[in-house]
Formats: sequence, C-alpha cells, structure tokens
Amino acid sequence: MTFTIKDVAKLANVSIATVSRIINNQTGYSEKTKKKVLEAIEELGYEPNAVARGLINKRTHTIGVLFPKLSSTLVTDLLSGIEKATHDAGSSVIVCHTESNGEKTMKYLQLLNEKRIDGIIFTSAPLLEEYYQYIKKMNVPMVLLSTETYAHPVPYVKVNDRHAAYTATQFLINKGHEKIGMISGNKDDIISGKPRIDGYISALQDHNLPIDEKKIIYNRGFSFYDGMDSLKTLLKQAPDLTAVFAASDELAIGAISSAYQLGIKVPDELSIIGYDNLSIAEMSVPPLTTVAQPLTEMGEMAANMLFEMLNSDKLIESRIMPHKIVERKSVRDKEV
Amino acid sequence: MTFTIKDVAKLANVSIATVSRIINNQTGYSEKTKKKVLEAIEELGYEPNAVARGLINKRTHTIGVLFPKLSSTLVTDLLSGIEKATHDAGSSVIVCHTESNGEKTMKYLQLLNEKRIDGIIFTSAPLLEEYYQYIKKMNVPMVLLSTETYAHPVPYVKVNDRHAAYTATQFLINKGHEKIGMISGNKDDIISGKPRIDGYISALQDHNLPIDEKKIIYNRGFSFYDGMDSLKTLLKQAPDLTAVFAASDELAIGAISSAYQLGIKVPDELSIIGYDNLSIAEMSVPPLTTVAQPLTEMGEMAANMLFEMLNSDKLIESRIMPHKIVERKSVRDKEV
DNA sequence: TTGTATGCGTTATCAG
DNA sequence: CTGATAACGCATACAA
Repeated sequence: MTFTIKDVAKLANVSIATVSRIINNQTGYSEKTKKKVLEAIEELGYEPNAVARGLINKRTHTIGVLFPKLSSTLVTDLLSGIEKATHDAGSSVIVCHTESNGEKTMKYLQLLNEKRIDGIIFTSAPLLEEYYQYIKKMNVPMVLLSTETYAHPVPYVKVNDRHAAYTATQFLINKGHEKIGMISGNKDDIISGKPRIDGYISALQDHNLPIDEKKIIYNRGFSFYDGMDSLKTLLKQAPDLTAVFAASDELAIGAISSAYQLGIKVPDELSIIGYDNLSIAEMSVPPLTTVAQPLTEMGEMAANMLFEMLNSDKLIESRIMPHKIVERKSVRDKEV
Repeated sequence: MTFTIKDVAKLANVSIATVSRIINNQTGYSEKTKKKVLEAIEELGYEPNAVARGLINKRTHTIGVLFPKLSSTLVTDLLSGIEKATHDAGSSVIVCHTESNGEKTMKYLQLLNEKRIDGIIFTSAPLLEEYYQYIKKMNVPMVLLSTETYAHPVPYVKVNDRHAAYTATQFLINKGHEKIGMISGNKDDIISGKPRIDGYISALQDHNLPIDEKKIIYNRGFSFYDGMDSLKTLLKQAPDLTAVFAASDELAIGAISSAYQLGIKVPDELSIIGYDNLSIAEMSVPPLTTVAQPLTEMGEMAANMLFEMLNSDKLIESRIMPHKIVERKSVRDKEV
C-alpha cells in the first residue's frame, strides 16, 4: 500500500494544501497542525510521489549522462564523480551507453527528453551537430565532459590535452631522453587524438629535438592491443628510442607488455609514460608513470556546473582542469 | 517550446482522446484521422511526456541499480549488461553508489521509492534485513546480482563461488601443483569471501592434499594492495608454495607485482590464478590465468529477470551462471 | 469513429 | 492560519 497526500490530510484532519505546505516547509501553519501532520506522515510511512511533483514543477531532479563506452575505469571514475555531486545535489543520474553510435545517441536523447530530465552531461565523444540541435530544442542545460566543441557555446570541463601531452614529453626530455617516440591515438580525433600529438611535437621542437614521423605510431583507438602492436612497429621503425610517450594508459600498458615479450626491460632499456592515470596504472609491472587527469573531480565539476546552470540559468565558464605527472617506475633517467 | 497532446489535438482538429489513442496505437479511429494526427505530431515535433504517463500508468520505465562501489571494471561490466538489457526493454537505469554504507543505501532506496522506479537490482553486497524490508514495502520487484540472500525468497544471479573456487584450485592441482596457497578476501563475507575459501579447501581435500592454515591469507577486501601484501606474508609463512589461488583478479595482480618485486618469476617459479576475468587480467604481465564470471551476461540476465517479474509478476527462479577457466600465462605445469 | 469528463498526486492561487 | 480548487500532461470510462 502506498499513501498519498490525501491520506495524510484525512488522518491529520487537515486539507491537502496544508500537508503540502508542511512537506515543502513553507510558511502558513501553526506548530500544532505541523506536529499533527508530521505524526500522520510518520504513521502512514508516507513518502511524496516525485513523479507527480515532476509533472507540476517541471523538474525531475534527474540528469542524463551519455557515455560512448562503459567498460573502462576512465568512464567509471568520471561516473563516480558525477554520481556523487549529483546525489549531493538531491538528484539522480540516468546512464546512457551510446557506443559512439549516432542513431543510438539520438534515441537516447529522445528518451531523455521524454523523461524530462533536467540536464545532460555529454562525455568523451564529439558533440555532433545533430546532437547539439536536438539538445538545444530540448531546452535543458548541457555540459561537456572530457570533450569540447568549437561550433557552439557549450561549457566543458577537461584537461588541456595538448598541454598535458607537452608536459609528459617534457618530463621525458628533462630526464635526459632525446630519442622519444610516441604511440598516439587517432590523429583524426580532434578532441584527444590530434592535440596530444601536437603537444608531443611542440615539446620536441621547444627543446630543439628533431621531429621524425617514424617515431610516431597512429592508431585507431587507445586500447591495450593497439599499444601492444604499436610498440613493435615503433621499435622496428626507430630502434634507437630510449623513451616513449603513450597517449593513454592502456596504450602504455600494452607497450609495456610488448616490451616484456620482446625482452626489453622497462624502464632500464626503455622508459614509457602514459596518460590518464587510471587505476591500472598503479597495477602494472612496473607501475606506470603517467600524466594524471583528475577524473573524479572532473565528473563532480561537470555535475556541479550543470546544477549551477539549472539554478541560475546564466552562462557559465568552461574549466580546464589541472593535470600532473604521477611518477612511478616506468620512466628513469637516461644514463649519460 | 515543448508541446503537449493538446497542441497536437488542436492542430489536427481532433480531441486529445483521439491523439492519445493514436500515440498508443490502440483501435478506434479512421486511417484518415490517424494520418492527420501523425502529421500534426511531426510538424510540432511533439514527444510525449513520460512524467505524466508515469503518473497515470504507475510505470516509470526506470529501474534503480545499487552498487557498493563504482570504480572497478567488475562493476562496469555488470552495469554495461544491465544498461543494455534495460534499454532494449525500453527503460532506463538510475545508478546509485552506496559505498556499502547502510545509511546511504537507505537514503537511496527512499529516493528510488519517491521516484517510483519499477524495480531494483541490488548488486555485490549483502542484502541487509533493513533493505529487504524497505524494498518489500516499496512493492517493486528486485533481483540480486552477484550476491544472494538466504533469509528471503529473492531471486538472484551469480556464479557459484564455492564451485568456481574449487575449479580454480583443481586447475592448479591438475597442472601438478601440490603446494598451493590462497590469497582470500574477507572470510566473514558470507557471499564471496567464505565460499571461495571453502571451494579451495574442498578441492584440496578431494585430492588428498593437506590443508594448512599457514597457506591461507585472509584480507579485508579484494584489492590490489591487499594482494601485494598478502603474497609477501604468504611466502614468509609457506616458502615452498608453487602455486597460489587469489580470490580476485586484483588480488592476483597485486600478488604478481609483489612477486616481481621479490624477484620471483611468474609462472616459472610461482603459478598464480585469479578470479573474475576483468579486463585487467589480460593486461597484466604475464597475462593472468583466471576463472571467469560472465559479468556482462549476468547483468543482462538480472535486468531481464526483473522485467519478466514486472510483466508477469509471478515468482522467478534464480540463475547460477557458468564459470570457466580462461587460460593465459600466469600458470604453468609444475615440473616433475 | 470520436469527444467529454474525470483522475493520477502534487503544487499554487485564491478566498476565507 | 487554513481550505477549496485549478492546473500539470496524459489515459480512459463513458457518451454520443
């Protein structure tokens, strides 16, 4: 049995209006009736119906989060932060797994629209024009997480990929390395592919080190297996490398596995630095030195920004989150 | 601007009742009016309000999923399966991160109740009496995932932990190992702690191998760091071990890291088998042999069971999912 | 085949 | 301080 405000009103001998006032702690009732009503609520175990509330308030206290993939700790860390901030703000999160599929994404957006969610966090994927237009029509705030768009004024939170890649490469250079390769993601990926390559190249240039196409491997994605394959071909093309910057931790760990198979000692013969600082980074052998994104904080930040927009509906600034090197054991000084 | 059924009705020159009938493709209207209405819907870009529907139909097409932690690929794999099946069934999932905290869990349950979700999947944690009672009062179906309860008739989906642990241990035995240690989780954990220990012991007994308390390490949890520490003390207590069964992949990989630090070669000097088959298992060096749980399928199964209960509301049977050994490189024959 | 009217559980606007 | 009552957007019983 589930009770309504009516049942409470009847039991407390007041009108539903009064009950409503008390539930929403507004003004306009005596302490005495308040007590009476509260007791009735307690006795019945009444809990308000958020669906009815949503209908009238036009606020469902639910947000939608779109992920291109779910099975990666990168995503979970983001989700974890989003969920925390969202729950702290008294809302819930609906997860949507788009698989980077346009049709699926549109279906999800439609679903979210029908559910009248309050806002959207769009993560780790390019915001296609089609998506943007649809969300604009939905008329709910949106923030981009771990991605950004140049085409429209949508606030985002991410690290500066170019800068972070620069930092990683520079770290290697500062350790005395000069022959530094890169295992990159997809260079056609404007968000996280190209910028990291650019950062790597910039760092090399700024330190008067030569750029050599043979020292860069381009992959489709950022996966472990890409990393395994990449190291092999990389070393074939440029056998004298002493260090490698991998554009993701998975790529880096794939490279480490490959190195192990090839009998190359990390970091003694080859230094490897990753990107992300996922939980797997500390679990690898040797533990992976990497440039960390504050993923959980990023998730929290994105959610908080969304709620800010929801409550004030003014424009909001994007956030470039700080990255930092987490030094573990996969990089060492180049002996001189 | 967001339109309602009223706007559609007006534009199509029919009553809202007719529009409603057409949207829900019921009978009782001419092809001609149907066309008219559909055109109006198209023109306005009308999309039904699921909140209003939820209020009247008493079905929100939303389910709640409770996780004790979010940041682990174990959880993501489960979630991934749940999300898929749920979306295929036309519903959405709200994720709740309880942190194994009783108070938080109750808060989440209350939230889910207020939101009038259709059902609950409760994962990877003991179902406390308090939770059960509350959910029972909520009067929505629930299924347990990767956990179970003896106290109440709640359907669950999980592997048989005891059996799976037995299989893992037996695998080691069949490879010729006789001195086999175990790095276990929490022995007070009735769901995944104790049963795996029991399975290990059973396998030893059935093969006439001695049980030795010194060969078992008990941990608080199943984490990487627990695994690192455990291997060290384990080898101190029982230096002649040739193989170890770890009760989770994280424990196993922690053990591998430890072995590496100690200069012990895996699998040449020590074989290690894990439990779960997370994505990290294939990424370790050497790749981890482990007993696999079909996590994604388990998630799908749980969701499907929930929808079955929702649609027929008869009792449903629990499922013991099959486990299997995934042989990689961390276990080898004991040389004779 | 179609339309009117009522209710789902709230909130909010009125009077009183 | 309190209570009717009209929305919110939709589904449906009942009339027509």
